Amino acid sequence: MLTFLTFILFSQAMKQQSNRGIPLSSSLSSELTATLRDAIITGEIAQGSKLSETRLAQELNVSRGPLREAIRLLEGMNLIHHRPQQGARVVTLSLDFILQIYHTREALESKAAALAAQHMTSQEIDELYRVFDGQAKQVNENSGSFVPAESDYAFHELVIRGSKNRVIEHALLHEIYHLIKMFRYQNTATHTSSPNALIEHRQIVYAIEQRDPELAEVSMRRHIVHARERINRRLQKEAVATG
Amino acid sequence: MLTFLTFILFSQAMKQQSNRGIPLSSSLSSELTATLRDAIITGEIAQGSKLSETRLAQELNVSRGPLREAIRLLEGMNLIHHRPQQGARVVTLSLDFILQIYHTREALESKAAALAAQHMTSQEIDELYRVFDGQAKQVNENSGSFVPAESDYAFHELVIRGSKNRVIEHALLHEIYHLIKMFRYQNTATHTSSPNALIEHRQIVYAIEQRDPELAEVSMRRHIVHARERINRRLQKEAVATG
DNA sequence: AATCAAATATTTGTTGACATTTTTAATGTA
DNA sequence: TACATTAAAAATGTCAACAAATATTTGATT
Repeated sequence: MLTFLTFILFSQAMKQQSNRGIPLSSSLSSELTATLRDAIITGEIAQGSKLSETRLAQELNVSRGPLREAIRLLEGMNLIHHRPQQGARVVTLSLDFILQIYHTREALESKAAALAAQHMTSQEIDELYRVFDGQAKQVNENSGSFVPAESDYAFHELVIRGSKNRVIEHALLHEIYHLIKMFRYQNTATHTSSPNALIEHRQIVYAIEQRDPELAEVSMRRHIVHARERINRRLQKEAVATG
Repeated sequence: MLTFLTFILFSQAMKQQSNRGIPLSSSLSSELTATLRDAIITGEIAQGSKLSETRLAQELNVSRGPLREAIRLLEGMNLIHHRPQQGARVVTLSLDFILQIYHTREALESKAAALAAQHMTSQEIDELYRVFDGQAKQVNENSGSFVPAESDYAFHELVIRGSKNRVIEHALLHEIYHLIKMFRYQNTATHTSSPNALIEHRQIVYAIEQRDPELAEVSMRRHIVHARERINRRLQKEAVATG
């Protein structure tokens, strides 16, 4: 609850700022959406817990109108489920659900990589190289050889945006990645990347740089399939250890 | 505007019914979502037009609260775009956008077919066969050899649901297919299916029945790629004829 | 003590009013 | 006539109160 307060305070600070004459860049409901989204991703609002409108509105110092709109938007992001007359609940990330998410990601992002190989500008490819080089450097410095989460997201986001397909972009960044971040954030077992991630990233960059859609597609597919298999192994082991 | 009234009246009728003691199966905002969704798909609310909250609320005899919630939900369905302080507009289906939609569909639905080959029950496969047989019969009776739109959607929906992957299901049925229906409904050039659609459907059914994920995937991919190429040809021809 | 019914409390759904911003119209000037 | 400024109108954003449904508690009865 302590950390949740930081979100509240942050949200309030934003509100203050926008009231001080600076033009309102986003509405209250989109601020609420971002606040709740992050609170859900970090687990401050627990999986499966109910989002009480009255309580939340009180805690966040807003009326229920914008809050309800934010809940509808979060519904579209797959972060919450909502049933008429029964309220909204945060989704529960079962192993089965996570595997479904990774299957979807595999389909969409391998296609995104193929399109990126066709449509990325050379400047964008340079940028992708920079991010990759940063990852290589970080891996060499730390003996751990893990790609940091933030840098990993930046890499994948560049490829996704490089597809220049805003439908795929929307589906991945707006509906899949929030769930993936939520999962990785809340599961210590998946905090770090696979040791092979760097090599796989190199293959993806290479394929895109070569303007080879087929190679980019299979490289990305393999990368995501490996991630899925790794999660499956880890969580089944975890389930055995726990149960 | 006349047909739009039918939607309004229908919506009102539903409201009446739910007020007469029968338990409310869905909230007003979800009714509004369905009403507006259909009005957008049929083009009664034109592409690119603005959804004025005050005007719509008046016409539909509801307050703006639920209407705004419906708009947020439609936003998640890719049917409208919304900008703070500027209101909501219906999306515009440019050729480029349609091609992006079909690329996304290709990625998702080919994967769905692969999963369907693994996860559909034999009862569900029987059902798929029945729908396919119906299509074959209709094609034989009419010399036109076109698969009717409704039957076509039923076929694809069975495969999608057969994947048992609710993330893919949600992405396709909740965000892609509304746009495809909207496009096909509003473009006379794409009202009818390809003459090859029946043969391609047969290959898909066969692959699923054989429990062959790879074959199901490539069959579905080819089916959708053909559809995309056909649209591209037709609309580019149309653009030349119009311009 | 357990179970059912009724009453209470809480929660979600909906509405209408108010505040602020954007758009439109009008007016005046170059 | 064209353009800029300003005033009016309309639209979006937000809030607080009301209505209806769900959940909870209380109390009576077996």
